[in-house]
Amino acid sequence: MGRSPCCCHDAGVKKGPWTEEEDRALVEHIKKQGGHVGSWRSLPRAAGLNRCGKSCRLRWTNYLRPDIKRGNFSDDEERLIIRLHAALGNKWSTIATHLDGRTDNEIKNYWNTHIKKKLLRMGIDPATHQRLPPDLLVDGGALASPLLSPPGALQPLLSAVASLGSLDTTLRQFQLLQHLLNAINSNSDVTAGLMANLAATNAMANPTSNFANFQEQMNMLAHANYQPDYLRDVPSFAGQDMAQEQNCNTDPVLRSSAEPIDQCCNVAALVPETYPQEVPFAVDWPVQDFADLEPLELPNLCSMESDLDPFWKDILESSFRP
DNA sequence: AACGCGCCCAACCGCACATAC
DNA sequence: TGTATGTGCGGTTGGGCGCGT
Repeated sequence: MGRSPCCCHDAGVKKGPWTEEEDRALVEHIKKQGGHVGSWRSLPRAAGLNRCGKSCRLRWTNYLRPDIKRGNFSDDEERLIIRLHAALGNKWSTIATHLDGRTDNEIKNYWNTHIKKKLLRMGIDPATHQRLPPDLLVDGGALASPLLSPPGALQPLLSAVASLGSLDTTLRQFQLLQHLLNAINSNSDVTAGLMANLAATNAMANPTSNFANFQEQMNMLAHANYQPDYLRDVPSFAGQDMAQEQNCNTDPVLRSSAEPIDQCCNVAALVPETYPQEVPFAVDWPVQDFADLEPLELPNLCSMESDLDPFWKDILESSFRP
């Protein structure tokens, strides 16, 4: 089934930004048809427009349609987009069906220009919604923005901390962490992404935290690629739920239903505010008494998040809740 | 005031799928 | 059943704009 030639390639067909006159002609024509377009290919001639039908359709669906909501995205919309994206991936048109008045193009643009950057700054890979591993944060790879790249001096320390699970003495683990945190203190350009990966250690400074809690925090560091809390019960398109997603896409019954995605991935359930906090931890730590150790002076990492708005602060904080 | 730079978003491109014949 | 046509969709582009120097 080959691709059909498009009228957009015809010589003389106008491209580029739409003028007010063109907008008016398109809207008037569709109004005359009672809101029914019929054939987009034949529309330009009927409406007196020197435009490709495809261009008219795009202009109408993304800009001129009367039910389009303009303006900034709300926190709720942002939150919903993130969760839907975690479940569906780049299915912008499907995501758009769950946000009243928002177009797929608008959501896609908003994702690429705002949300993606915020997630990266938080140390979360926007493509997979998994925490970025330290080596990706460090080596300046494709996923690591300049903001996420700590100074070179930190690289061996980050690697060492990432492998804490294999070390055999708790004291060495503490020492490594202390070196790392000291290094962070001496480098003002260490960024939010790094902060995100290290914020778990902040819990150790809390006098009320017990050893089990510390053990969990250390495991978080050793398994930096764990899933953020805000996605804990979101079926992931990138992980083990891929099979479910594929079943959804290939199941003719689900595909033809009015709300196939809701039925398959339970998107409606993505909205609730609270999520299960169960996190499996794989590493067994030796139980020791820490009374003899010098107290650590830990930076108050949370204070560095004070610039975040409440929604993002909530996501960041919940990501490290054991 | 002029210039350069980076960001944002409307619009375009081209592939895939659906449908008609 | 095969082909032509129409539409949907995700990725990409580039012009406009704001901001810093």
